[in-house]
Amino acid sequence: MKPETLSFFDKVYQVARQIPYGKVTSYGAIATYLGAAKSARMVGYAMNASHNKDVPAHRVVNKKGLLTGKHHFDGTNLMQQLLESEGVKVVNNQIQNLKSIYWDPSQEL
DNA sequence: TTTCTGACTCGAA
DNA sequence: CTTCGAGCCAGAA
Repeated sequence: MKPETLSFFDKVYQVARQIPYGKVTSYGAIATYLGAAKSARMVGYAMNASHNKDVPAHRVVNKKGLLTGKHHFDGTNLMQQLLESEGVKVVNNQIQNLKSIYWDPSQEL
């Protein structure tokens, strides 16, 4: 694949797809890995458009471990349930023990 | 074509 | 401690 032909969104999708089961990462981490540290918003926006793609958007949260995007899922707690079904503990829209399940692309890839 | 809005983050006041 | 502004890019109206 020619990176030049890939839009920012596509790159985000590729990275998001590599998030391991039971792990999570942040919008900013992905943006930084792609060389656009200030484009965290774009990552989130990309997730919004990732409904058709095979992208585990529920594994991407904000840097505080908050499920800021849960509102964009069908149910009110669908995102949380998806995470919990992967072994991720979520309380009050916030991921517990985030540090231990955090997956940083610039560190893992 | 222009305008607006967002699943973010950081730094400054 | 809290609040606010700026930077980034794509897609819809």
